[in-house]
Amino acid sequence: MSETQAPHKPDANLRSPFPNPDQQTAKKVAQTVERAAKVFADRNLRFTKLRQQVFEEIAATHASIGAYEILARLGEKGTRVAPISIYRAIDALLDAGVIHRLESKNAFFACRRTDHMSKGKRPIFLSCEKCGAVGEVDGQHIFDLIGEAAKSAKFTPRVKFVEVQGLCPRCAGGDS
Amino acid sequence: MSETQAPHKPDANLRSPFPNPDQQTAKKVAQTVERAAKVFADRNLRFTKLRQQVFEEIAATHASIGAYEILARLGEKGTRVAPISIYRAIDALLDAGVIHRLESKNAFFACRRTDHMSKGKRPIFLSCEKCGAVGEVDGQHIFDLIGEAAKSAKFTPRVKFVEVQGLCPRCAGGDS
DNA sequence: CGCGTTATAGTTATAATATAACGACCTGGC
DNA sequence: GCCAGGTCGTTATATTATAACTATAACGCG
Ligand SMILES: [Zn+2]
Ligand SMILES: [Zn+2]
Ligand SMILES: [Zn+2]
Ligand SMILES: [Zn+2]
Repeated sequence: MSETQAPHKPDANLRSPFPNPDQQTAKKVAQTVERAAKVFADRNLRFTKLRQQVFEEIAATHASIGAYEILARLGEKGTRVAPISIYRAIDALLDAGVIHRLESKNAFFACRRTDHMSKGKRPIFLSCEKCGAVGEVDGQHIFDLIGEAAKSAKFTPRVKFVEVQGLCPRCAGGDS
Repeated sequence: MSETQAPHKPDANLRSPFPNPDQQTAKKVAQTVERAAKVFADRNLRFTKLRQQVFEEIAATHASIGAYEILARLGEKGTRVAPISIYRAIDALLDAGVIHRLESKNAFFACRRTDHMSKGKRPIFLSCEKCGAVGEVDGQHIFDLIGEAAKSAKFTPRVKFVEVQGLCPRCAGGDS
């Protein structure tokens, strides 16, 4: 199933939005954390210990994760914080663009793309109903169309959501 | 059918998705309730008293409304029910397609179109951040595009959400 | 009609998600 | 030092949603 991959290090944005979870090693998470830290640094924001811990929990899975699930996992590791602290960290991570919120599930997931944090390539979210994995694919043309539809209704759009629930390639493949 | 009526009564689907609230009279609500009752009858479902009461509260505003707000308004009118009863009624109304759920606000609003309850003209939702009004405009081509984008990611879509937050014509126009 | 079956609703309790309010602390600049 | 702004702790509460069980209403059928 793999697209013809470059021999060494393919652009993260060109890889499948639903990579094999085997690739989800601790090393991968550490790399993702480093990218997030750089985003915070570039924007003169503080990537505090709590924010990093919360981000690590979110980035440790390809599935979306709820605030209280993050709370529980941090608790198991000895970091006991109040819900409000989790939400404050989540807000900072959302503002920085390193995580996204899945409105239809009240849950969060780590952004694994680099092409829509600065440029204008807005992604749509694909959420698997079976394994919870969330993928992002470019949807700029879709958002453009939505903007036109809104305009035709004399509506001034500010925030647009496109979320799809269904089955990811592995879960749809029958080989579970 | 029966669209061949008085020349001063345009098809509901052709009117603006954001009508003037002056039009939102009790009579209008009653008409909407009758349409909903017909949908239930046509599908051999029961439009029970509770479901009708809940629907009336939802239909009484062009804004989206939360389950507990419905609960409170019914309570003021002497109908005291438990939250679960509201949610059960909402589920039935959603299944029948006479209301929609706004995922990004955890709220509900009455469907005022007739062209996507039976046919394949799926709407996108436009939610005003100032007055709460929600409008629907056809977005079939948008959903088609979303389907293609999902397919290109080898994702099997089942449910698609498209929601836009912004300003409705009246709130954006400054003339309130 | 009486009966079984199913859908609906009542009742109680609780789960899950999210925010308000206030004070402590830390950090950088003056 | 002292202020200003941002972060976090602490406590309490608001908001949204469902579980589990009981009771009743509706309907088809013999
Ligand atoms: Zn992203
Ligand atoms: Zn899956
Ligand atoms: Zn509708
Ligand atoms: Zn408005």
